[in-house]
Amino acid sequence: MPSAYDQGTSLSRAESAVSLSSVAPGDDDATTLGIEIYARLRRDLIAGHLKPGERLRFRQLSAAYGVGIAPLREALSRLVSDQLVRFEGHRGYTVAPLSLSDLHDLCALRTELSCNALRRAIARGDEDWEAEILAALHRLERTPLPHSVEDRKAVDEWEQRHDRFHYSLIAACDSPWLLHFCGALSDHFQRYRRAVIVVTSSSEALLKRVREQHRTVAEAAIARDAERATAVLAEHFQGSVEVVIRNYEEVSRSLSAGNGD
Amino acid sequence: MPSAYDQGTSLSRAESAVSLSSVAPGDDDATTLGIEIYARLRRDLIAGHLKPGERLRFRQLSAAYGVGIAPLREALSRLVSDQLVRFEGHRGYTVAPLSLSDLHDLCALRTELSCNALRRAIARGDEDWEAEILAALHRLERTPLPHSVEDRKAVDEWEQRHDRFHYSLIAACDSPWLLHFCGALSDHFQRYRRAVIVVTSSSEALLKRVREQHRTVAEAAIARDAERATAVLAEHFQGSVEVVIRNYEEVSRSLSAGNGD
DNA sequence: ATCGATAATTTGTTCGAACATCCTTGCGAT
DNA sequence: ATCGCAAGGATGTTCGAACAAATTATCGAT
Repeated sequence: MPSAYDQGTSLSRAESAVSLSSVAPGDDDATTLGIEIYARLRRDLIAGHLKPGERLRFRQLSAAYGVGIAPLREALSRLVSDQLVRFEGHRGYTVAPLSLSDLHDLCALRTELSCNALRRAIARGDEDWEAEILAALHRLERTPLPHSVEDRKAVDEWEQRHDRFHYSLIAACDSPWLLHFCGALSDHFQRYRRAVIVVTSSSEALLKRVREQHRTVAEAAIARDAERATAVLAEHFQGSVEVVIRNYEEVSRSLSAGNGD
Repeated sequence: MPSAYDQGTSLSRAESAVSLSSVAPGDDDATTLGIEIYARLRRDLIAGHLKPGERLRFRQLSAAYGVGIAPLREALSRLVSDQLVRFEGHRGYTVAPLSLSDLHDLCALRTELSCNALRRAIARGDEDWEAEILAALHRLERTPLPHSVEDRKAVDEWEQRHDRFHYSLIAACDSPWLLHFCGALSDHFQRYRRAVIVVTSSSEALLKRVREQHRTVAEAAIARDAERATAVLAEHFQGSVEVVIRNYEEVSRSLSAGNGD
């Protein structure tokens, strides 16, 4: 059985900055098993350690994560509303599937909403916003893109910093709802990105271009050039989407042909 | 076998549509207590029968709804992700509060997203879409606006038809994600609307104007006049928001039940 | 051998009780 | 009287077992 379950079990407080959608602002020790397992499942879902379509059996999860089924039900219920898992009465939970149409929908809306949020952030952002962008960009650029996909920790680290950078761009947007939606879309897109990263031929040119785009967006945002910033951001998203879609079709084909797991 | 990558993702809005999947006796057995209580709580949350800020104690809910705490936890967990309920570890669940800033945010984004969705629907809608709009409009116009707020059933009926009409306008939009977000915002706005409806001086002129707007939007949409349709829809939303805000301040003042604004 | 029905097993659902934490109350000291 | 602290009650959390539905396996008939 592929070790999709034995992911880092450190009881370290869930640094929920890994996800754009902030989970719990107030950080007390008010943590419960249900909250914890929710964060862990969420991470594993987005990272793709739990495969799309896979059944999430209670006994299995209980053994893998070392928690009872009561906290599990709680966590899975929330993940249903997060659209990360599906539920059918008396038939249990499954990992939400991926689909090309969903990917298209997701990306189109993400581009639109993120650019919208970026515009608002540029209009209202203060010095702290600018500083945070530069800090996040610096941290991102300092993180080498892991050449081995097997290196989960490195991938997680890069994804987290990438997420954080994109979040910093729009953080000054004055609409919590818009931020929430952008976060949800970002999380879901990450699922696709990480599902296909296995075959991502890390073309030097592509990486170079992506880095360039990050820097350009940051600079344009801080220079309050909304037109340029949103244009580059949209271009950046479009580029990512195209790469993901290209690889997605490849992965999808190879999965359909190969043995089912 | 088709892989899990090719299955569609349906962002079903069935739960928030008040009527369709209610407790139908005997036919669909795929329902569980958790699902049922989720729908009921959701309805009561949106209808305002559960007051903003109110603590949701398990014993209390268990007695009131006649279910155990296991299904309750499941339902409440989902409602947390729906933003209708708040949760603090070891301190229980509370009804999500209302606030003026949230109301503003909500409405601004709803207008934007709904108009966006309406544009897409107008561009892609077919005859069935047109027919459904007319049907929903007819049913809405046939429903008298209840003069007594005490008449829950009548209010529910009107709200449901109103919801259905607005949904029918954008249903042909090809973006499940956008529809999902519009639905969430619509549900949350309904919470505000119904919270303040108690003092809504049902001005004849206002009602007349609202009806007019509904009809105009429907006609413009079917005539594929996107500019006019979105303009009227935005105006319609703006009008609702203003009424709600005016009454909200009144209610907020009279209650002065310390809610954070 | 295929089909259909039924038995056996697995899996999801719900409940009740044990446990931990939070909040209130009551007591005593300053 | 106020503050701090401890005891008690209320509430949230988690587990294990009983229950119900669904899936798989088994068997007999055509």
